[in-house]
Amino acid sequence: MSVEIQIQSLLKTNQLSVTDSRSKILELFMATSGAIAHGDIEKKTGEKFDRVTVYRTLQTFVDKGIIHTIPTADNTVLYALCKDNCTEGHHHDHHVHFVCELCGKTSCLDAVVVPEVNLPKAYKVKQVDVVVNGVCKECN
Amino acid sequence: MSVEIQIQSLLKTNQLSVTDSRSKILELFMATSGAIAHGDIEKKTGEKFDRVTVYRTLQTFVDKGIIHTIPTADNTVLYALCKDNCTEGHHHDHHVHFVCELCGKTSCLDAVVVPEVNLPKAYKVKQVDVVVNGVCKECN
DNA sequence: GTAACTGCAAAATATTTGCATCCTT
DNA sequence: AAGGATGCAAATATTTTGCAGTTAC
Repeated sequence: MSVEIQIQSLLKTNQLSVTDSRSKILELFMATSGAIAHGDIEKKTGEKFDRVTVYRTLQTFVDKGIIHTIPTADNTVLYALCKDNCTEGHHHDHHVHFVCELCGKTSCLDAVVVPEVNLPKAYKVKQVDVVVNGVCKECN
Repeated sequence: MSVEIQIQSLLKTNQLSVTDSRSKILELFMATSGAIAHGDIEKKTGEKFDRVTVYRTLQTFVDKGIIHTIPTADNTVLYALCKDNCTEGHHHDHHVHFVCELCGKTSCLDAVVVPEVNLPKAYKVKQVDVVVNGVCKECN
């Protein structure tokens, strides 16, 4: 299945019409291993989408559970594709994100198992994000 | 030791002059169990510090390792006191933060042990943040 | 054809910088 | 007294909102 078809069906599955900006932005996510900042999108797509369109597209994708935001220690806004199990309004990812303090890149470490967090029973856990800061394998 | 003296010595230890805004903001942190957003400071201190002063004070505290930022999924900026082991430029906290999706409060779960994250050896880990989303014990 | 999406303009919000004044040491 | 901290003004940057024109279905 070609990437274009993949993108189209992903959009249709989420009851979203297939538009140029959505397709291109989604394509960027699928071509990128790590996380994407809002600012990256205008640069890396080559396309010149309106800043507002980018904001709205990202918000739509988050709402639909296609992408999720990544909490970062330096409080920049990052987005990444959801792997699976995400439904509208509920993300069930248990992510490990690694932020390299040298190259600044954030990557999802899919191979790393997120350890169980043992909270008191009174808490209901919906999502666990683990953010690791340090030096990545490229910079080490 | 009174709180005032504690605050003063903490500031002096970090080579910071003891000023009204720093004392009051630090006092707020020490009186608050959870995390504090920038906006909370103008409200909760009762004092009216200039917004710029608050920005600069928070940044100074972060630089000195007195407080640290908390990554949040909704990309608001939160700050909390560092427990210990923080030195200038390097935070060694292994935090568990809990964000309640009902009341919106973020709290540090000091009692919860941060599990070990097993990364490939090529990575150097400096800090691990665990952010748990869900419903807290008060709202459950 | 209709509902939804986009782009532009502008408003609202958040953050940073320069500089004169005031406060801490 | 000297250096640093504050507050004000203003410059930037970021995000949101309204609306008219355009596009997907």
